[in-house]
Amino acid sequence: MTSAANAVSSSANSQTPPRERILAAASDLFYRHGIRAVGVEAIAEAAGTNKMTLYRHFDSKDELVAEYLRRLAADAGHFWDDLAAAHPGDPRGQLRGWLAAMEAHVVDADQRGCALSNAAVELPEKDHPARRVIEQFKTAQRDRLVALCGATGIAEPEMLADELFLLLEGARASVQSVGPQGPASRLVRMGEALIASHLA
Amino acid sequence: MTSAANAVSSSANSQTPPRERILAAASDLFYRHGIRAVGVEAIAEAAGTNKMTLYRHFDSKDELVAEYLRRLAADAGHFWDDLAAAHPGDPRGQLRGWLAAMEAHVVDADQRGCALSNAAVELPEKDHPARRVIEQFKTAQRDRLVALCGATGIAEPEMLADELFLLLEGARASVQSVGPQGPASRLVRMGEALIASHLA
DNA sequence: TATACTTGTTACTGACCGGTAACACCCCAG
DNA sequence: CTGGGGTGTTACCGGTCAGTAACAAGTATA
Repeated sequence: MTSAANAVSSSANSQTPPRERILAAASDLFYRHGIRAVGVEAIAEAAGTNKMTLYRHFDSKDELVAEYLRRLAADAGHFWDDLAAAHPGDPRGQLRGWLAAMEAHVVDADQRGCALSNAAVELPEKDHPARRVIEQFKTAQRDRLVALCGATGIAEPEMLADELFLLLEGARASVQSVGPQGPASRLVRMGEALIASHLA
Repeated sequence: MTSAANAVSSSANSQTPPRERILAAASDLFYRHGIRAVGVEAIAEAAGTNKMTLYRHFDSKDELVAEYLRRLAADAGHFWDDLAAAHPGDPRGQLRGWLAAMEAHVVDADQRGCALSNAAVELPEKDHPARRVIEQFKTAQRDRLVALCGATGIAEPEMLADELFLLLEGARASVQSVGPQGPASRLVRMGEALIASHLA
């Protein structure tokens, strides 16, 4: 079995349009190996297509990277919607649900931290199209946390939100050096303690 | 003025032995632009020497990267020594001094997070010589924090240490996306609140 | 002065990178 | 049947990458 055939069978050459297959392949490869470590040729092959088709759908590799991150940001947005729907009118329930979901996600075996944060490390150039996406995403995440903490009625919502924000950012970073059994696995306990101390 | 001449004047072609100049140039370039974004030729030029001399001192680029990180780890070790010397027999003073120093360092304008963590993002290959350095360093940092928290006599030293550890990791990561004015700038306040809640 | 070690210089290898040109093909709409 | 849009294929471009060979030149020690 050739590697191309392997890619086709695993990554679906089915009825999915090429653009989606390319984005799916890029997401997987970028996240696992890093953005700079993955060439467009490898992405096209994993998507069961070729470089020409890739460049018919994306102006450049940098634009493909930006779109890859935009999709992840959109997914995160949907997660917040689901969270609100799961705990309607219950901000504390939403906050605790968020914490639990974050710990479960971060500790997952094949997680390598936050793709957006990792991209920020790999792409320090100020004018890279990915940077806007990263900065807007992280700012939006913090804003949502602030709003949620505010809705719980505690005294210093921004303080708690920033503590939780940094805790999560740290957990995601730390799994790449001390592993998922480290401090990241205590995210819920830490967050609950933090919330409790702000309620008191 | 050629770029080589510029490199010589800025990065010192003086009496410093080539190996040290290469490491200094590599540290600067790796940190600012990322490891994969910097070629050995550029490092040699910035060090005021050439590729051959670089390869006479380092077996490969990967080994140069590992040594770059080893130096930073050693620097951090010295910082802990200095901290103990500045607050002899005063673990709480050491802890608060550590916090203040970390915030000042993280918020610095030309900081781009922790070089070791960034390297972990850029080099996910399990057998890369840098990975051992990264994992040992981060584990050692956490151990030191646990020991320090333990010396303060609080009830749950590991819990506090892990909270502070994640807070710092998060602060370092966050400056690359939301900037140094973001949550990272409240590191001391957050840490002090955390310590206070553990003392109570 | 002779020897040994370190450094500089130039040129090179083979591989890979992002990106493009040209052309054949297929399939669906008219 | 015809035409056009999306796709596949191959080959190519210029550039950069990590790493090496061969040789000249410097410097310190004996």
